[in-house]
Amino acid sequence: MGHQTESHACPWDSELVPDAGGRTRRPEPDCPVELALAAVSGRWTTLVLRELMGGQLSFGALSARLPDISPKVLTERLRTLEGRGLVVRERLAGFPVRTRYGLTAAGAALRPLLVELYRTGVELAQAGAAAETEQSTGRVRGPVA
Amino acid sequence: MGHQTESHACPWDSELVPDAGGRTRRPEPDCPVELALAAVSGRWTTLVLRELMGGQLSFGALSARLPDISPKVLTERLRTLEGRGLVVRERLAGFPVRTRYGLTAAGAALRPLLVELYRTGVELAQAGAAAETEQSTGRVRGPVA
DNA sequence: CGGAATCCTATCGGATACTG
DNA sequence: CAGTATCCGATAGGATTCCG
Repeated sequence: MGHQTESHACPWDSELVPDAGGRTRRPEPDCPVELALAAVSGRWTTLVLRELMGGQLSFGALSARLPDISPKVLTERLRTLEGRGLVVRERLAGFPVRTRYGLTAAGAALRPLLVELYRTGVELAQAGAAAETEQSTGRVRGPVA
Repeated sequence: MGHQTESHACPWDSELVPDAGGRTRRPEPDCPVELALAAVSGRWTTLVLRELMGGQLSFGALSARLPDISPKVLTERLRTLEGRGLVVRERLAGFPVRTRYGLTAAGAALRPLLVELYRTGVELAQAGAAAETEQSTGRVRGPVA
């Protein structure tokens, strides 16, 4: 295990809170963590992002890949992502109407976060399984820090 | 810029979706991404985790560091985190009652995710600022993928 | 000190049906 | 095809008050 700052004498952890933007005592919308979290939060959001990571898709193609999302919610997600500058909508003239959704540079920048989310999730699942084993073995779980 | 898989011919991106756990068409609670997201989502959650990253804290100490969180919500967050095996509560006998909250190994494992969230947030803010500049310059924003 | 209990509102997300 | 419109139940989260 790595070292750990035991006392709270030094006010901030420079890795966890690199600059003033993270030294907030409340959930400020412009705090970087909140900003990134807002980008990926909401039901279906990460799945929509995952699909778009592979390239542009039409509304129908997205519906087909995520069959259980209702058109209303899909539209909602896409509009939100568009509003945050993560997705662009391109309307192609003609009939029937064609639309293509794609990631902006900012949207594509979410990829490492999605990868890290996945990695962390796997780690949590392993930790959870390990904790259950400990419990059945009679061992005690204590705090780490 | 790095390379990008242009066509959707190959079904899954092996970096984004390393194994079967990520090949879900719906928001499954046991998908790694959902698991990690659930751990840090919810208002105040990341702030509580940040505070606990420095070491154990009492209920009152947490309240003092996050003055605008109501006792109800703080309790709620701590109970949820405890239920997920990320936080442990230690009750110390005596009067008045003392309690100490600390991270479990699983809870401490969230640190890289928080760092990545921060990093991504900064990147998004920069991208957003850049996009506004482009717009005022008259340039067009197009999809990247 | 460390919460629990209650109340209240806003928003979210699902179902369904309809339209240009 | 690509959405919009409406309705609705379930939480989330804040304020306030009280308890052991």
